[in-house]
Amino acid sequence: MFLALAPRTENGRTWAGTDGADSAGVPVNRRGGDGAGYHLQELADDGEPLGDPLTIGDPVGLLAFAGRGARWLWDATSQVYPGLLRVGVRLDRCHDITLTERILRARAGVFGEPSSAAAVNARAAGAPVPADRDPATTFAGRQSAFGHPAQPMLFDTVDPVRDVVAGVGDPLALLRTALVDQLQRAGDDNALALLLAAESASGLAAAEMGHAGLPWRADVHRELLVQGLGQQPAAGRRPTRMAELAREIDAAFGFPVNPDSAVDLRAAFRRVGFDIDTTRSWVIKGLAHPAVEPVLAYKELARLYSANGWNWLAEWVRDGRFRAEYVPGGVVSGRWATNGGGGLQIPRALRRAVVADPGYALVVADAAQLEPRVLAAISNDHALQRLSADDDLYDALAADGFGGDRAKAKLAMLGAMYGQTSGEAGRLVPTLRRRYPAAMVCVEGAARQGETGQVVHSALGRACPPPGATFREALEVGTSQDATDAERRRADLMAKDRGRFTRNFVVQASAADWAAVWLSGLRRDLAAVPGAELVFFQHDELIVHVPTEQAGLVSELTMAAAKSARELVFPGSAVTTPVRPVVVNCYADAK
DNA sequence: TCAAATGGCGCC
DNA sequence: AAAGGGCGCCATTTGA
Repeated sequence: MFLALAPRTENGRTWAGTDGADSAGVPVNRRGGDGAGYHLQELADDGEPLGDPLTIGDPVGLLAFAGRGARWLWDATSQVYPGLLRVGVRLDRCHDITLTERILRARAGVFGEPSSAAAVNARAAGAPVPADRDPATTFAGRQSAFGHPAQPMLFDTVDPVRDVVAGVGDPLALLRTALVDQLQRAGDDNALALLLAAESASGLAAAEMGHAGLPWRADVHRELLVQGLGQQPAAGRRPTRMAELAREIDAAFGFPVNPDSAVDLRAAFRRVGFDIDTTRSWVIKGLAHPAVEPVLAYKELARLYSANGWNWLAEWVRDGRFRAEYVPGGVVSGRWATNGGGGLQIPRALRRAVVADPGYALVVADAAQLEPRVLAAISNDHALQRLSADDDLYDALAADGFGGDRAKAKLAMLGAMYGQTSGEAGRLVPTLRRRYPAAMVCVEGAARQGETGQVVHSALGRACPPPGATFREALEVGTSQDATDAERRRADLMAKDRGRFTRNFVVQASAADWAAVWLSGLRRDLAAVPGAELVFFQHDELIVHVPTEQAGLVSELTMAAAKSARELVFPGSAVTTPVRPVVVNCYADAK
């Protein structure tokens, strides 16, 4: 059974009234939700209405409908659910039309187009497709530096055609027909059904994690900043330690250099005899010059200062929590992205600041070496699957064919998955091919498909984007009889480039499949653990904030969910995808 | 003068 | 030691 849920709308807008007004002075609330009121209707599994539509004024009233194994149906979790969470309404399951549509459209070769219920209906009717209201797709980017986040684009005029197409006045019908359309297109593909269920569940988890926030000790963070950078500078000034290093750099070169400018820095090194064409740290590290040390130190501090300095703290940490806006499926491979705050790039150095509340612990669980294990599964490489029984797959790999050299084994495996052909990794390819032929056929086959302009899919059927017009044209020109050498080279480069992408896609996207199923399963199980909250998820790692006495139980649940994910995503495979949870007070102590 | 591109680097 | 996949974000540079 489905419970179709639509925020009440006015003039085609999500009605809310409390979050401000758009340029026309009409109240808007891009989250939908609180205070708004909802239309609600029960639907059978095939989308047939089971009763008359209802109107619910108080969202808490929705709870009366929950808990019957029903699945909520709505346009976009990111629009509806945060408002519900703010008034204390948590729901178990949903079907998110927008997230589902993205996956289905991708499988049809279409990316980046509107995916709302309105869009689904408009397409089915051959009518103009309205823009998404979902910020995730209309979001045009953020203002730089220390400004406020850019606002998503909002409708600022009433468009009668769009509003009719959008079914304003009968939003439930819109959801119902979109659902029926999607169910029909999804067919009876079990893997796809699992992917779609996990994607919608990820939407719920993402909203909940955004709501909960990651415990963040601003005082600890500030201490770390002062320790590394010195005192917080006045606006427009460098922190003490960075200013000192800048002076050291000038002195080492013997002339003034702006280390914030790559152009300036490269020119400086050239002037003192080093013909570099990039100022990347690893290049500079190899130079013998007194400026090297202060430059490297400066770069590191500058990164900390600009990415996670005092400004970041002021903008993103409130009430002891860091709240990122998570975007499930925000990456083509199905990985999550975040809007703002760099939520998936928290530097290791700052993990000291992630501390459980008093009486609570953090259960930090990560899937060890997920990607090579996933490769073993999708390629059905029995030799590699056997190695996956080892807790440390790279150790096993090293013992199996790399003379016990773990670093070498890891390099070879990563090179195989990323398409590295040169250097040490390239030289190790023959060893891999000899010992793990099926795995290598898998990644090399995926690469070849990419090179020839085809698409590839994840284990559960997430599709990679088809090549763009530039690629197709370059390939056509470069492979024609009368192509110039330059045209041939260009075509070859673009093909190789896309080959590396598709090669990696099959592994990364299948790992994302696994992780989404893992996360969804754990989220479901955590509902039975009082006080346990998912607070962080980063590709193959998650954190649960939990009352200390429940930490052991939650650890078990993370492992059980991993086992279940392995069985669901790679049924019948001998691969193992172990998770090793650690109970800590502070994130920095997890590794 | 402003927006887009680039260089660089953090995370996986 | 060398530089291969996916991102987001910042400051600087470029170019319209």
